[in-house]
Amino acid sequence: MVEQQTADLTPVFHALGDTTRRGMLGALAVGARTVGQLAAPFEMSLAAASKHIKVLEKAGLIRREVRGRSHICRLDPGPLASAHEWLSFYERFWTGRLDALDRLLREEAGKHPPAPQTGDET
Amino acid sequence: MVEQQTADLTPVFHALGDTTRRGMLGALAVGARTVGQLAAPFEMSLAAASKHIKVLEKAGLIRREVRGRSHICRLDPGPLASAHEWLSFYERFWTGRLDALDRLLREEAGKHPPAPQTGDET
DNA sequence: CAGATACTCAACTATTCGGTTGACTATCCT
DNA sequence: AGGATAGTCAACCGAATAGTTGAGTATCTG
Repeated sequence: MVEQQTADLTPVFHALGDTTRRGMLGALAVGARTVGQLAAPFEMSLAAASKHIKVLEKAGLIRREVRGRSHICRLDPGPLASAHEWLSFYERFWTGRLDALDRLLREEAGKHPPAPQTGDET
Repeated sequence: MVEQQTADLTPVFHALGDTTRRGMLGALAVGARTVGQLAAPFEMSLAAASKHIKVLEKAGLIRREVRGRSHICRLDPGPLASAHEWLSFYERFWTGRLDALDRLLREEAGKHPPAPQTGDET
């Protein structure tokens, strides 16, 4: 099983909520990249790209190895795994498999105001 | 895997990058909820919660049915599925299973998964 | 050494975000 | 009709984003 440290998902999802940063992750999926290489495809200053990289780094999505004057960035998939796992909870809602228990829970809690069982909506 | 509506992932991930909104999704996973019910657990004004709900709605994560004076919100898992699928591309990086095919992909460069459109290099 | 290269950092700007409050609309209930 | 209930909307505020430019710090190279 994937036993990742439960990363704080807020900075992770926040980092993912930007096309530039997702593009950078896509590049890093191919292999390690320097800051300059990561920045190259984007029409913005190096400083701006550097900020994006820092956002990814603080979210734990990349690791940086300073080698001489070059900063080599590598993908750290841990937080991605956490995010993926968080989303997996909702998987049953888009797969057809809403089994009886799920259906019961959903309709029970949603429809009838005075839930008879333990179902206290909070 | 079937056809997925190509949701714009930026608003989706952005919506997920907030604990309040993730909490609301958690409540909606149990069943449909009115705006007031969604807002109740959080210590903020109803208007603030209403804004969060609107963010979720614009990201396509919830649907709203106005019934009388109550707005009933339901989970729409489509964008969650898209986000999950996007993350799945990186699954091989945390499963530790970098087999020959992966290696080929990585060194052959070329294609990023379902996100970056901003060119690539190397 | 001088100069190019690879970055970061600080300051500044404009926009967005998350929250507030007050006013308003619409619906439900006597 | 009148009042409580459910929720939105607009204006406002402070903090965070996303970008810029200019300067500074190492590091490599000739």
